[in-house]
Amino acid sequence: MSGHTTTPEWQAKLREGGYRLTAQRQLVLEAVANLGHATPEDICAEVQITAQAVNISTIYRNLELLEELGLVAHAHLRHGAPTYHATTEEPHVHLVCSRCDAVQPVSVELVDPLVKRLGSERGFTVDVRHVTFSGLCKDCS
Amino acid sequence: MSGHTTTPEWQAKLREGGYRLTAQRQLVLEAVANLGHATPEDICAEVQITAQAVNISTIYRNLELLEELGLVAHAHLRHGAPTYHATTEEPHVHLVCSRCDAVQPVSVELVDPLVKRLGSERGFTVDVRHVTFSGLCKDCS
DNA sequence: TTGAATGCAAAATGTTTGCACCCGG
DNA sequence: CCGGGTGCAAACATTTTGCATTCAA
Repeated sequence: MSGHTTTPEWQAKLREGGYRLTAQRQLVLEAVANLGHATPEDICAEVQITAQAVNISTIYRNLELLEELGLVAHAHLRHGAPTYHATTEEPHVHLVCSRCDAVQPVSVELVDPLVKRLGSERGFTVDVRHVTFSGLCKDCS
Repeated sequence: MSGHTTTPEWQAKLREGGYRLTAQRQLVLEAVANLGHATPEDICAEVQITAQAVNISTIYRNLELLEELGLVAHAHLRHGAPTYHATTEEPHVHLVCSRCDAVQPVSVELVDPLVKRLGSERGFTVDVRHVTFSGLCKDCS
């Protein structure tokens, strides 16, 4: 087997930053990718299926680091805990119904005109992944 | 002096809902109006200048009620506590710089096209007052 | 008078920190 | 081996709740 194995991007990014590769970091990243919109607590529970000893403080520390490295991103979908997702996902913004709590992703194209206007008229660069619109969904209006 | 005194709207709304007029409710409403983007704790401190005995749990309970009645609204400007403002203020959305924490209000007109599109294409009614865009401001880009 | 509203204390929820030990490089 | 990373416990920040008391209607 012509042994050409590509190093996963997350490993490269950690190394670049001078950070160590640990089992915990890999597990957090996998949990985020598998779960979709997950809170730190959700992620902790998922990780602990494989490694019960992992502490929630490690989850928080690593989510912060992985976000700094651009490997995960968070948004505030509901009151309380934020939710994390992998940046390998297609970038999208969220519509959250304040009555039924349904979450609906929307392609960034829909907000592109606005983002461009805020850029040109205000010099403001919107972090698109972080955007959440709350309101009433079709069924609840 | 033709004794025609208009009842303030907040009193009418409370009565309509079958709620009582209390000094605490009036003080919370005044604090929200005076302070602008204020956290529950900010509001509590302001109220306690006048009435030291008022408890923060009363602040929370009344903010929830006043929001239900449409007299105040909240948005999440930074991590942690939400900020409240009076609905008598001109509706606006917020741009928050994630580097320098500067907050910049933007007229709703700027987001109107998007709000309309989300309405027609997705049947989603955006709560405009709640919208916050985080990103980098002019100076921090 | 009477039950909605409040004050207080305690619990619940979400996040951060100090420190001793561990392990990746 | 050495210092970054982790587990653990405790502190911290924010919000909610149970219950006895108070007060608007």
